[in-house]
Amino acid sequence: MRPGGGGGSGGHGNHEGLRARGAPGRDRLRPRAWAGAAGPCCAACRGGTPRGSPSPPSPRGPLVRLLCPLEPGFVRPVGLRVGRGSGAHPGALRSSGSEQARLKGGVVREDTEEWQKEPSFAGLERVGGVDLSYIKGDDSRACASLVVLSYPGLEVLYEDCRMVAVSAPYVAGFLAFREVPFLVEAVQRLQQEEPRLKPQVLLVDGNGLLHHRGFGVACHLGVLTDLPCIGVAKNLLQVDGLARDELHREQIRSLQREGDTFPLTGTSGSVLGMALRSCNSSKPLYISVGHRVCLETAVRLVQSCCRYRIPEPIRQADIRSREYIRKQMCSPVKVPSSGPEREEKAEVDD
DNA sequence: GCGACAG
DNA sequence: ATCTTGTCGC
Ligand SMILES: [Mg+2]
Repeated sequence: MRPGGGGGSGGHGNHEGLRARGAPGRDRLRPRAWAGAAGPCCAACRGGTPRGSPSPPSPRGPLVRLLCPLEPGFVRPVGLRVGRGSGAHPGALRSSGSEQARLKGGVVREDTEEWQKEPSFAGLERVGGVDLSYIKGDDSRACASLVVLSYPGLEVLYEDCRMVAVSAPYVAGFLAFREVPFLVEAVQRLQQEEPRLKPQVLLVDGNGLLHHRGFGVACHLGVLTDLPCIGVAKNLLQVDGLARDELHREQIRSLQREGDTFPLTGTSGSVLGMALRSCNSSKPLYISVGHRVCLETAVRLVQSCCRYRIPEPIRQADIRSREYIRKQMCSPVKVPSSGPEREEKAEVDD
């Protein structure tokens, strides 16, 4: 049992209501579950107090650690389901948002590589793609995948699929806290095992600057690895006035030919990303800067990586991670045996 | 009750 | 993200 509602559609509602805004009439969007609670529920909810700090010990210390899915080391209690719009605490999200704001300073929005200036990307030989696939009834396990494709041939040169223990729930605006740790690990493994195959740019399944705080998973991964990164989203994240409204649908209809684009301009007037008609799909991609690639280069590169709607590096990472899970579920359960076996069951009877 | 909902 | 077969269309 969890404070703030029994899972499902209750929970904390729209977590992006946490953003600091003075707009009148927005206050009712603020999550209420903990707003009037007697006190903070955990370190994160105290506003990011470092763990182990000499703050007065909470009588609920050990327990509340279990209740903060965005806390490092969080382990979801068995059977606790986290669905849309639930699963994280305002305080945990607040500190995660602070971390995004802090790391955002490291983002480079311009081209930094020579090949990026070339008309046909001469000098570009390897493009990476990353993705995670999940198991339906399992909130803790996922398969993280990193692939590297040749360019311009788009043949798979490298594949790394690995089962991982997911610890953070999915909350829109905080995707990186769920996925990025495993993507960084995959990049580090590649660096270690096959340094020659390290990609010159990484296509990331999700947004970059097109984000509530201008720091989506593509920026996050880019800053943590210092690899050039591009955000590629399949759906529009409605931020800064952008909406999936009739105007937007009309703009989509205006994309007549493959390669056509229109800018995604926020209320501030800045271009946060670009909608791109890839191949012959009527459903566009949403491209944004991750790190060390300008938006124009990002769009051009994604377009040149598309055999189908989804650019091939991401598509291969997606296909292969899902296939990895499928195969694993069909294969017999293996338990690494170590030393003499002991009774595992019926211990409670002793 | 309504809005938002990257993956 | 995932649950899911066939079906209609190019
Ligand atoms: Mg994905």
